[in-house]
Amino acid sequence: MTSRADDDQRLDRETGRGLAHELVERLKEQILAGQMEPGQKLPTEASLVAEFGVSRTVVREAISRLQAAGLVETFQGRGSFVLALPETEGFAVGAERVRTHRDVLDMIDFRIGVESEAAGLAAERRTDVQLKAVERALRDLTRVGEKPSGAVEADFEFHRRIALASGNRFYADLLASLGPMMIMLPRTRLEPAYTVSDATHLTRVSLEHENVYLAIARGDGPAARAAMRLHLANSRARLQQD
Amino acid sequence: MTSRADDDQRLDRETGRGLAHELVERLKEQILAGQMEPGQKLPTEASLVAEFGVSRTVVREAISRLQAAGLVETFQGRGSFVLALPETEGFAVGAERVRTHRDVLDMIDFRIGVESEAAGLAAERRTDVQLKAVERALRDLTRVGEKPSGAVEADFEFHRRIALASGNRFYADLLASLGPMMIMLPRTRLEPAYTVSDATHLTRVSLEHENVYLAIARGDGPAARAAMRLHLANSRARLQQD
DNA sequence: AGCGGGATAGTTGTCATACAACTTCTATAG
DNA sequence: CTATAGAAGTTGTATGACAACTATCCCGCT
Repeated sequence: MTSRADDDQRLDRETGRGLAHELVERLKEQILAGQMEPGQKLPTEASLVAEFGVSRTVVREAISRLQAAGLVETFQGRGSFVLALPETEGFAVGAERVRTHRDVLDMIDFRIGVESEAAGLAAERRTDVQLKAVERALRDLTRVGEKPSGAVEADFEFHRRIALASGNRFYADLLASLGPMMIMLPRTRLEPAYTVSDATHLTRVSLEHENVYLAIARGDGPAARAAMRLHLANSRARLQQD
Repeated sequence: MTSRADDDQRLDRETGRGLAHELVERLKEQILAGQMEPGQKLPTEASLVAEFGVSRTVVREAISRLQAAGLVETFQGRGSFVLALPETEGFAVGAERVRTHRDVLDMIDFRIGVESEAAGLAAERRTDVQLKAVERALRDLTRVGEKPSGAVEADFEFHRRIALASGNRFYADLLASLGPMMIMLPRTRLEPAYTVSDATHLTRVSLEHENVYLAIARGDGPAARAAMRLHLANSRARLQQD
């Protein structure tokens, strides 16, 4: 059973465009045709070598180009995984380039810098009207506990209101340009025991949000910075657990 | 003569993202910076191997990704050639209209949040190559003491290198999209006894920059955050004194 | 001199092998 | 049952070799 009928997959050199280019086309076709679900693991390089009858050099170049195209992500020692397709679900923001696992973690590190300072400024300079808006967003956020749909938007609205309360249009503009996708979860290795149904986990997050609000409400800048940093650092840890 | 002067081009493995990826960044930087005219021939693979001290495997993967990105085109037996240069994307932070006095102060508050965290991450995650780049920018910055022209660019370059050293592309992209005008001084009420010729003032600023660099060099994240925050807060105070 | 033609060197494309670095699984000792 | 060490699997990099293609130059011929 070593190989007889598998060989119809073999690539030959007659294309003129290069073997790697042809292999890219084959794999891209499979991915875009939906035959490979996002998060699913690609065959190992050795398997592709055997399947298509080319050298590992060609396979590696092909995968490298798929990475550059944002279709797969590769982890040393684990393998390559299919990413989500350029999804067009209302997230009409220029920053839909947050796809890979690393991007998600980097985005949270980015938000730590931006949002903790914004929260601090909000605590120190907010108006009462702005505080009311933050409070309202927090209420909406806690209310959507069981409904997963809309949770991302509510979460984003809470953070956006805080940026607005900073009174600094640069923080507000930046968060607006990021949009709700900044909350986005990693596409690869999703669901494993990270469902929102975990009650303990949910009350934790709620408390983190409330701590941020309370610090802003009483005008405590340092506490607001710390609370926001803690909230995002915890979020990062929750995503990184693997 | 194993080590010559060219070796400051060498890549090392500490990036966490792969040698090929790093080489892509270097080449892309050169191309997008306009240092390579469209139609111009890229160095041969052998040259790149010698110049960057990596294997041909890495060089080929890097060039392959540049092809996928549409930046170069290669012909067997002839070489790779630079194509056109499209795309200028970034964050939609309206940095073009930073004119009023308040805008300038807000911009510094914004940079406090962004850059202090970027400096902290840089201290914790920098590679030696990235540190070298920061050091070089600092040297260039201190050297332009008497020449006012180019001082803004040198200052910006120093801050930009730190953002790059954070290893987080969001910080790097944001600073790049802000551009050198983020250093910009208030249009109104400038000159009054606040010229750069003030020697005391100049050594103060130099010391602030050096403190940031030293903290990053020794890997002290909290100190780097504090040093950057201090530097920007002092800058804010220097501008606000009126 | 001018022209053709082929040798020759230079460049990219592919293959094969080996080892390093990292991850996952498994089995063994406690 | 846990924890630790070890083995096995997978990707990252280096190296050498040869094939395929291109550009150039030299040499003999007309």
